[in-house]
Amino acid sequence: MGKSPCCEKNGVKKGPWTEEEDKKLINYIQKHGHGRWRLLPKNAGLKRCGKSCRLRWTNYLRPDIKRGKLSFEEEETIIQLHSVLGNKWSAIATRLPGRTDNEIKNYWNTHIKKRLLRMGIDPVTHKPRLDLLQLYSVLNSTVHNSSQLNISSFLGNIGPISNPDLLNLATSYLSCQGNYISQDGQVENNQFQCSQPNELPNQIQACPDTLNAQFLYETQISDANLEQLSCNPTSFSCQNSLHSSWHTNGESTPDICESFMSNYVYHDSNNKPIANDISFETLPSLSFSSFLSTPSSSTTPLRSSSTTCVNVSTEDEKDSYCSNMLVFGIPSSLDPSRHI
DNA sequence: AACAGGGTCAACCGCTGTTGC
DNA sequence: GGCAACAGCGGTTGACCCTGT
Repeated sequence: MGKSPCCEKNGVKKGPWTEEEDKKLINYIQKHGHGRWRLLPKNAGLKRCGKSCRLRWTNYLRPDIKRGKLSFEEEETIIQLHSVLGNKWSAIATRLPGRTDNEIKNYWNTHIKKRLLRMGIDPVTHKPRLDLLQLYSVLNSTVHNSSQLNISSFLGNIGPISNPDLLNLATSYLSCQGNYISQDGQVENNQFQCSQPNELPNQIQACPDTLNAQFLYETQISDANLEQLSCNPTSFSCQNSLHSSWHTNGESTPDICESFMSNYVYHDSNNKPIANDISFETLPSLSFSSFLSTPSSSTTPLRSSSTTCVNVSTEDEKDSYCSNMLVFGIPSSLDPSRHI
């Protein structure tokens, strides 16, 4: 492995390519083929480094480049492959003919990543943002178990918060629930009225503007169970997976989970609840993206058994559809995208 | 109309992997 | 095995565009 010598700084043009440069590059490659990129610019009469020429060709000028917005099938493929491969953009690109790694990377960073975050899903792990849920759980139980609390002590319940966003979320959440943090760090004016410790506050349940976490993503369900699934995504629940996850960690299930678990039980086609045999650990992957975006026209989804009868066509519709699938009652004040 | 802020994406940078001598 | 050239990858940058004020 040798160090790649830097392109000569003198006389090498940078920045956007002109039409004339494109023509020169295309003509040269049509005549001589590509490869030997270092020699190419000199031979083609271009004042560019070989690297720049290669990039321009592979990302823009190649005749098999597909232009235009990515389709839902492509987006689904990207999400699924990313959950397996991570940021291996070139590997992902090989599964999407006509799309470049650069294009996929850009699309991920500007569209998909943000959508996942909005939905409460960690775009790195493809799993629910447990930090948010845990924070919410502690906030929830702390707030309605005491009329006055110390902000630092309750934050201590969930360990050190290294992420300042979480601190902001906690503060915002408290203020949105009618509490405020006084100058001496006390949370005051608790307005929650909860009759049951495990009951979500009415304010939250009734709140129409909630962050809709999508726990189906990377939730793992056996093929046998998949076959039992009806095509109604709203009948799906993650309760068993989440229970399993928390119990595996030796923790009790947070209040919020108990609450939404009781609300979102998965039902089979006969409207019977599915048995408690779903877990994160033992079952193959089921991607939410299949529920999210696979249109009926899709012919070759990666996991055809997990596709559904949903056909949406715009960004908003995608969000809206996901939002309507599962509402976990996380208040908008905990929506990370609002605080970044 | 002018400006600010945010989003998008082509292009660049620095690094690693591969190959050939 | 060591070295150099080359190819490729992933992260980052910055110009451009759009929208809101």
